[in-house]
Amino acid sequence: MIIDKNNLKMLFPNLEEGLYNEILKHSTIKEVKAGEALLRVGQTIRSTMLIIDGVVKLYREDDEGKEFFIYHLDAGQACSLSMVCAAKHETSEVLAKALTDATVLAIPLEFMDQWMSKYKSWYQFVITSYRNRFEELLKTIDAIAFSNMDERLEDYLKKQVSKLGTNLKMTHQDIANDLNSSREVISRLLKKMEAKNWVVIHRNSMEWIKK
Amino acid sequence: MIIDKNNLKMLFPNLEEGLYNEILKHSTIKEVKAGEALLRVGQTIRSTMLIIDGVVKLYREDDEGKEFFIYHLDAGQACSLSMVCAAKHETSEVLAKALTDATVLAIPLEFMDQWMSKYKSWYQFVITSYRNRFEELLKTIDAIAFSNMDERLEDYLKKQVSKLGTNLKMTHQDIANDLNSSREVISRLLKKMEAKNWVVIHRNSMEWIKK
DNA sequence: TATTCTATGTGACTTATATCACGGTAGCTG
DNA sequence: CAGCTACCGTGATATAAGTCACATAGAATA
Repeated sequence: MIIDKNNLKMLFPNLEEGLYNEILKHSTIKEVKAGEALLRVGQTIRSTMLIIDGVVKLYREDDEGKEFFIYHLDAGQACSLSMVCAAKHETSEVLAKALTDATVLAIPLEFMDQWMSKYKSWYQFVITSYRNRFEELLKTIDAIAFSNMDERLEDYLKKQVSKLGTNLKMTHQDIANDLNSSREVISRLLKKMEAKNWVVIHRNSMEWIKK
Repeated sequence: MIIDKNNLKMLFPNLEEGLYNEILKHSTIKEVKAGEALLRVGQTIRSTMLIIDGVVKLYREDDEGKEFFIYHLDAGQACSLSMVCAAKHETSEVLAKALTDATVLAIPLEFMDQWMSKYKSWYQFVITSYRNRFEELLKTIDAIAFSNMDERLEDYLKKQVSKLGTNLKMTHQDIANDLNSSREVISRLLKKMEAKNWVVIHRNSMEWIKK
């Protein structure tokens, strides 16, 4: 995939002219296949990542390696966690996996500092980015603190639909993993949703009907 | 409470000289009694808040007004959420309550922008602050996603102890509210902890013994 | 086509937590 | 000190979710 200034402007509007040039000049392009990891827990962060194309899923891991889904990142967004580590070269607290094939711009961390004082628009972008991720995290907390599994499943499916369309190619086990639940529970809840005509279940996939 | 440059330096080390002066010049001091709210959900944020003295608790609220504890803020920390709203005058997503009597510096939001480009140390402070709050949120998610109530209670009590000392003046109902559980559950779990000599239970208070 | 693998469906059971009901008691207030 | 209120303890029961066991059915492959 080739990225030019126009692409960038579409995806990240409102940045300064000079900044677009710098981004193009100093970043490298990374292509990731669906399902591959972009960033693992414990990995040292060396660059800030901007999503150019595709959808990325962020996960939190427990001691035994169970993966708990926290939120999606779309094209035009940044991995906030990769932004704070400037100068410190800290390690990742989360796992990022490509949901679809994805293209990512990697910007070496040293530019974070520079640009932050040089380009007001960059500072705005970073701060806004943070704010949005923070809100996502709060919503995630709401879901697990205040909602039952049926509501969480509905939310989850709606989010997936908004990223991938109404035809969801995933198994019940996949869903159970993301929600830190078990296959049987998800199967049963899906059956109930099917009875209410929210969804049609196939093998390895399902279609979301409810609007 | 009177705040001078030395206080500030102790609490917020590594800022530039000029910045301490500006903070003193432009901020106003707010004193809050234990239990009072500093910031409510939906309230418009007009200033960034730095905690000078005391401990503040942050909560997330659900539709029915149930309050779910997310993390503590100590002296020397900032309310990150109040930092991102520069220019936008957005509203609060959380409830902040004083746990102890507390003193807070309120800095009008317009300085956020200015200082960010003018003082590198301010930018560092804000970003670090964000990073830390982000991590706290992730830990909160871990707790509710991966732990049972007994572990969560233990964590919670340990945190309270680290803020207030081993003599905890709170009722079982208070704890249940913070953890979005119920009094009976907390009472029973505390009994078990008492049997293990982790804690001594009194009326309206308890002492944490386990180190 | 026969075989194997993986995904799904479902009943039975277990476990953690919440809720209900009630009784006891400490500490305050008149 | 009498009485009240808020706090605490505890059994019984309800509910949501997780686990186990096993059946069945597409899909994939030999």
